[in-house]
Amino acid sequence: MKYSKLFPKTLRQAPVGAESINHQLLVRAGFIHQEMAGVYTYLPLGWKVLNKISNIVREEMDKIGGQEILMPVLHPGENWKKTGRFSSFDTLYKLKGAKDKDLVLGPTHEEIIYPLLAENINSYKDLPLYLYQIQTKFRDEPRAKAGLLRTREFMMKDLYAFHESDEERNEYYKIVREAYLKIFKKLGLSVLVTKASGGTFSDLSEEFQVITPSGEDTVLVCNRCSVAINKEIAEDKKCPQCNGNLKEERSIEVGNIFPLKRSYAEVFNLYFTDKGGEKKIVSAGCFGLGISRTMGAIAEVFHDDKGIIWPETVAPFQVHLVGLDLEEESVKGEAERIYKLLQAERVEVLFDDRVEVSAGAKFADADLIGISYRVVISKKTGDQLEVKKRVEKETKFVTFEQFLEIVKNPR
RNA sequence: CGGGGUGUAGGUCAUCGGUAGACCGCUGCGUUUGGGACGCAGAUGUAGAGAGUUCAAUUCUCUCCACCCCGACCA
Repeated sequence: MKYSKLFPKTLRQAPVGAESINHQLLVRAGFIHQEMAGVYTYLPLGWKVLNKISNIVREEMDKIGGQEILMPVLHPGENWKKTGRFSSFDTLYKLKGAKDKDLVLGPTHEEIIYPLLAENINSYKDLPLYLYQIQTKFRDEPRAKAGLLRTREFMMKDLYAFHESDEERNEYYKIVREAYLKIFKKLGLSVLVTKASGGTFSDLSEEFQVITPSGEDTVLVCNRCSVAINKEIAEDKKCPQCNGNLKEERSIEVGNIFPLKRSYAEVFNLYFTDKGGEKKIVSAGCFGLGISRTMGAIAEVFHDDKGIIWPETVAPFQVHLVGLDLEEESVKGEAERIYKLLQAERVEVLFDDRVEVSAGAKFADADLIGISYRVVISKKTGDQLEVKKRVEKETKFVTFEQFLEIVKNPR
């Protein structure tokens, strides 16, 4: 991609109202655009990052047997009346269709997936079954805030797992838990697994929290062992496991996993026939992961005063190629040549090909956008590449081949 | 939903009863080019919306709307 064609341009100042770091940086760097409170457009750079996060999640979901589907955003209100959530789900968006039909914009998909399963699951041979989707969810939050951290329309991965028994469900819960830890590790985020707030669910209900001062959750972390608890459910200031002192930390909840209540299966008649010919109720678990919120969390955690510092796994491009002195034909030719060579090697490269823009402005944009590797071609670089990692201060000069090695084997 | 704040050019902000200006960005020309260069010349506005007060309202008053922050809320 040539920078001169990239939509839109970066902004020198954050728009008024953008207070949180992720909001400011993502808007300035041209990743997102706010349309109204809690609703954003994902611009080319932002959409790339979102897809990279999605793909990492997808890969791990597939590894643990997940089958990807896409359920509708628009739900029949009737299903929500059956579970009682048409009136009890506070942040539900409701609308009317033709003939005054009640409709719902999906904030979660139990009301869709249970009827779907009930129609297709009959035997123990059909179980277990793991279905997931990555989709836009809607929740009419009383107060949207903090950029991508709390929005009314957001991208989420939700996995629904269906089992013959609670025991089997609990075993799979551990498997998904591990998959989540792998995902966040790949995303470069260190997460704490905390006992969830809410209390509606069993002990297995847990949240994945990213510790950062700008977080809106508060968790209590033990200074001696690994225990972490959401503050909303903590009774005292001592660790329940080792009696160590608990320290308060602010955090962002990026994932939440829990067993689903039996009542959904009862309402939608989700039963199966077991080996002995007996009719039994299906046991299920739900596993959520906020894709767009995770993007915001990454910007909150990984940035400096100049801009975002994307982990290599989710950066919109692998390489930011900066051409200087491009009014000199030989330099321009060399920059173009490197650009094409990188593309031929399937390296994702953003090429700043602007001729009339000063070096300082190009560097400032590169820092703001936050792509992991910056490669400069100028009249000074000769037949080598000047490489700088976004996280490091010093630059080094390497051959094209050496650079390929570095980029293709990220650590 | 309670409390507070802000709405003026595409973006950030000045102006404050007498009909609007700077910087960034944009267009053109010229000079520049290793950390957000400079000169000259241009284009761009229903001052959030409505009502009121006034000879006169962007400016004062009221209502509404939008956005942000704190809180409440967050299957």
